[in-house]
Amino acid sequence: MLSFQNYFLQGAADPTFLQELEEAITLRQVAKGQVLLRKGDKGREHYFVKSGLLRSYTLDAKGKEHIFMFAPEGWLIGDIGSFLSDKGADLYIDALEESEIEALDNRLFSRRDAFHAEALNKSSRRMYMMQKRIISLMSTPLQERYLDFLDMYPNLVQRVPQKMIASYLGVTPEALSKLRGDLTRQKNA
Amino acid sequence: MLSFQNYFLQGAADPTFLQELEEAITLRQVAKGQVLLRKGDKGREHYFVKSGLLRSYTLDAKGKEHIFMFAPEGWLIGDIGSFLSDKGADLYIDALEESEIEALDNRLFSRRDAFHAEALNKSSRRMYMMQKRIISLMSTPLQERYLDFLDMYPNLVQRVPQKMIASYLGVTPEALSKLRGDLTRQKNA
DNA sequence: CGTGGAGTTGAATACGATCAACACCGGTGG
DNA sequence: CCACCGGTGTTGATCGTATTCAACTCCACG
Repeated sequence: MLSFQNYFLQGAADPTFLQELEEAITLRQVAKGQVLLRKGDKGREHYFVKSGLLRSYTLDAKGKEHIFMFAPEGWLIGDIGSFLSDKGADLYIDALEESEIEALDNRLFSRRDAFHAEALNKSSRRMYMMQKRIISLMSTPLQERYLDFLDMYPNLVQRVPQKMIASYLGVTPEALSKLRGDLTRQKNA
Repeated sequence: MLSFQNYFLQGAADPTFLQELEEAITLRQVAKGQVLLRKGDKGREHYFVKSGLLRSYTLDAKGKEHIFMFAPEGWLIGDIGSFLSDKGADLYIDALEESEIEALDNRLFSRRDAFHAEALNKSSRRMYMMQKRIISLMSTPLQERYLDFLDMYPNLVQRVPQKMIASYLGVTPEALSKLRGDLTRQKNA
């Protein structure tokens, strides 16, 4: 049984459906640091993380990383541009830890009606998260963004270098370090 | 013929399909300033703009507006939270100009398989735009964001008060005003 | 006419970026 | 086992950009 099936299907499904799903999925073991998608690539895959940790990120004009999202166990990650845009992917995707993933061929969705409903459902949820992220970036001061991050990704602080969290929050490592200093100082005052 | 059908359907469709679509849509005339959705509302609708101009926005802790998106003619606007989140809508939606819209009941999508494919398609495109917006907010300096805005929403500069564009870009009206001053000064130098 | 909202400009301020120095490990190789 | 090293995080000084606050102009609209 593929983990993605659990994630994707809400109820029971007929055998041919399951089989088709299974055929669109390939299991993969990725080493720490391994790159799954590069900017400009035209991919057809989404990645479901069974164990480990992936991330997606961009490089700006100055070559600085900006982390788009983290994907720990049970999360789905991919770059929409990689199959929607002529220019290919906007993001890089790589592994922060050794991970076991299920690579999911997107063409599945265009082939089979039965997938559309649930795909749409999941797609809406992702969109909702993005909406919240945009709002947050525009209207929330750094400190709250950091606290929200801690809620949203519990225990990821332990697993991810701090500078990457800074990158996700849209600030420099120094800024986050100073914020954390302030926070502990506030607590002990 | 409803405009939304053109937008939504790629090819021909059978008559019952069209009829069902038509039943899920109600035409509405909205006055300038009219509010269609408030934070916390549990809506079931998306709005397709036939003419005029809508926008969605949040209010932050200090009561400041942050515009999430503009929707001129031919655009679709809605708040995903309004039907996905327990807390209801995250955004307000109102009309910046007198507008003619088609309100689309979301339940349509859950009822009828035939809609899923195209809904998924459109949903992906919206998601893609959001992805780009997030990247842009994190990694692009104000000046470029403004120029990108001009590309993305041609002629909207004429129709929208400048302070709202500032709000969309995530800065104060003063900051945008100064940037524009710099830009014209650059041109004439 | 006037009145208020929109935009511009300037001065002071705040916040994060940048640059640089340093402490703290967690390996690696001698 | 230890010395060394590179990467990570902290801290401080300085700089730059956007914010805030305030004053002023300009219209659009009553």
